Amino acid sequence: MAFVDVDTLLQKCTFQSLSLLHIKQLHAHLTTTGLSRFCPSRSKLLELCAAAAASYADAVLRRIPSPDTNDWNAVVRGLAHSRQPSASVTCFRVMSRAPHKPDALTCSFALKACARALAWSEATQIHSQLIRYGFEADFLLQTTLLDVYAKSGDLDNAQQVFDEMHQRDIASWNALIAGLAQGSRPNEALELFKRMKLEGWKPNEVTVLGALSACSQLGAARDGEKIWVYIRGEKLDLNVQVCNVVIDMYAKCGFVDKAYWVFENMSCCKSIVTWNTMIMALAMHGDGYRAIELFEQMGQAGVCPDDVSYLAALCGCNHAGLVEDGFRLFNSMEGCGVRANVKHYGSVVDLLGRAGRLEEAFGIVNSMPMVPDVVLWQTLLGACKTHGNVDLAEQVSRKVVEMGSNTCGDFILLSNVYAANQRWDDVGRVREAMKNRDVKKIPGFSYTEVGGVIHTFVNGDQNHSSWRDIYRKLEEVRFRIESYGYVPETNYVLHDIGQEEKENALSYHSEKLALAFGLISTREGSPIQVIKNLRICGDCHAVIKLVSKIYGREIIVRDRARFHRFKEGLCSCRDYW
DNA sequence: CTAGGGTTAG
Repeated sequence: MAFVDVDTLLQKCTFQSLSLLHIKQLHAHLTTTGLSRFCPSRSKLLELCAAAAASYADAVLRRIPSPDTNDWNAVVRGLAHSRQPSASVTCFRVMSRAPHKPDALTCSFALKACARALAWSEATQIHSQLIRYGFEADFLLQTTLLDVYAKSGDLDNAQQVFDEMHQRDIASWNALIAGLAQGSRPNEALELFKRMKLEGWKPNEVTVLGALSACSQLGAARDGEKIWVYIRGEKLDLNVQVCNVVIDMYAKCGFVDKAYWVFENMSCCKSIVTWNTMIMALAMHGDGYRAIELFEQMGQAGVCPDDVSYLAALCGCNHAGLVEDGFRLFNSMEGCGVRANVKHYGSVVDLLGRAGRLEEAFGIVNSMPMVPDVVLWQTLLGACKTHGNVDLAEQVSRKVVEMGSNTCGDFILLSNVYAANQRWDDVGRVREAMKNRDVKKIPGFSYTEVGGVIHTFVNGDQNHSSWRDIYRKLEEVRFRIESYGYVPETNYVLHDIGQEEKENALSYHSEKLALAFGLISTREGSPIQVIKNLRICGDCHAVIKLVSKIYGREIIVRDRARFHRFKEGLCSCRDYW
């Protein structure tokens, strides 16, 4: 065998580039050249073994006469990257009892493993261990720790670690900003981002990823726009990931055209995520045709669609009611080497169900190769409600309850199906069941931004400082839309109360309050944006259509699933949603 | 006494 510098060669290997066979060959080679003496390759070999097969790493480690901290570290690190990251923590524990104690790096690797495994309690154990070892002042370790806490859902502890740090750098800030954004605390993420800038830090590409993700969730267009200006000034848009979140941010703030502009004018190469983000953006805005078009362009550009691309395109078909296109797309997946997952199934079931093809939808659910999840059954239940199919609704809601759903919405759907068929006894039965089961009701809320301030409303809310003006405005709206033939659609209200009370319950839905506030506090003729955490209600949809016409306003509503753009009495969803 | 640590999109 010709001379090769094994050390140099091995340093270049990644976990993915080596098979177990390769590793064994290297092992054999190293054994002949002497594994007992330390060389960088020994660590690398251990690490690669650990990443590929824990038992093999164990065997190699055993063959080393007296493994030192470096050797152990290599194994802990390798295991952290393996398919079983929890094995890394186990190894860390074994090492704690071995002659060579863990050092700061060992803790770091083991904590990374916890982050991958979302192992909160293991992380807390390592946390107390590292205090015992005296590494608590190591700020790199603190950043890792902060990140693990955030990723495993313990944002309070993440925040605390951050607060107690005596030294921070940009990565520490980034870790917490990203953590808060990904942990559904986008307000706090944005606040921290602003504080960071006040304290004189210069955001880098990682920072803006977290901050923009927060803007997307909030629909905070102004903040998002400012960050985009900063990004361009600092040329951070040379980074694809940054461009991708900008596209996503604009789309989720309602500006699909700006999203498309960024997509078209990128100064770096598009990745598959870029395409998927843009297809999803068009889908969310109900532009199914353009979503499909972009999906096809993507293929022509030589980018092979993956499961997310298909999901995005399917979603576009869903929101636009393109039943045939969606069905065709779904059926073409396999031929393109992409296996449908439960979300794809959910999507076609939704597509067929809403088009009234309930039998076909049910057939797919019953023949799909994986277990349908609750969401899928809920989708089908929604379709049953839309098309008033009582028999199927009963079957499906039984499934939903069996799967442990305890949300108000599912009961209401079934109750509505009965109500639509005047089966009041059954309506009462469902209501009894709701009382007995202590069902969870997800509180609905809506918000709108006026002059850079977010105003939030819940149903029947009287907490806003201008609530009297808001309610007065709603009276006026009511009066004016009635002359256009508006009749309240009270079957969206579940409670067994009188017609007038039902109308009142509807009248003060959070999205109507936000809309009325928008009407009284923004310039006439300017657009109004409303964001709602749940799906928009049918009555509100009808009201907002009329308002857009009578008041000459463009009203953009982002609900849980998509955008509704109301203009001149029509909605971009064409009443299909 | 080798080299090895933290933050990153759909």
